[in-house]
Amino acid sequence: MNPLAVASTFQKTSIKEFSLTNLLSSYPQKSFKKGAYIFREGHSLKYIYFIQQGKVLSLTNYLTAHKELSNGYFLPNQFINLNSLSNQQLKNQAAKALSAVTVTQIPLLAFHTLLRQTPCLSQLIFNALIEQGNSQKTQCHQLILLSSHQRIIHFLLEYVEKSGSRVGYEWVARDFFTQHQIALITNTARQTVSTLLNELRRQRIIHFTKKYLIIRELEALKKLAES
DNA sequence: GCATTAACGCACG
DNA sequence: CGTGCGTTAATGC
Repeated sequence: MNPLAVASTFQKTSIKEFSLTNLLSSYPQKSFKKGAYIFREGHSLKYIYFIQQGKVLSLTNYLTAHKELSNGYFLPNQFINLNSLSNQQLKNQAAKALSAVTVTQIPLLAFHTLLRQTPCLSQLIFNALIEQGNSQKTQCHQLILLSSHQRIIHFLLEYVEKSGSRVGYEWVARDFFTQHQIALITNTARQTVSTLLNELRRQRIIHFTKKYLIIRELEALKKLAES
């Protein structure tokens, strides 16, 4: 990670810590079981959802095609549906719990007043919105341009960059996804994930158990992602 | 060929 | 037991 990126994340976390937990503490929390929809297509969204615990899959529903396309995923301390702040509601939007999930539910109206009253919050939201917009755009491009193997490898690299830590020459990410979840996120089949991960393990580029993922040869993996 | 689906057996908590 | 994982054969484009 370059110094600039580090600086910006420090800035963000310091903003976050200033108020976000306190600010949202008065709003109710709601829990969802694995596989449940936090919201789905058709519902006009009346709340902003903020993840306390668990992983959430962002989806676009195409009922005619009988197909759900993943837009990516959200981790704790992220807002799920910031685009609901706009007047122009997105259709076919859905969010599904990948694990047991706890969210804080803030009514839209209350959130708008909070935004007006708290410049730091609006700055935080502004950053988050841009970040989410960008990542959805790249997700979309990857879906068009990359093979399923490449998409899975990109996912691995992205996840390690996001929540991995360096141990010696290797990278370790704890609290990893199941292969089924990886398949949902990358829009691939579960078996494809399984065979690819095992192939990469055979090549000693990665290692994994149910609990964690280790990337042994980051550079080799990056090369595979481009080829 | 590349990827998905179906199917089965196995491991682990 | 259920859930997740690894593999293979069949199918579609």
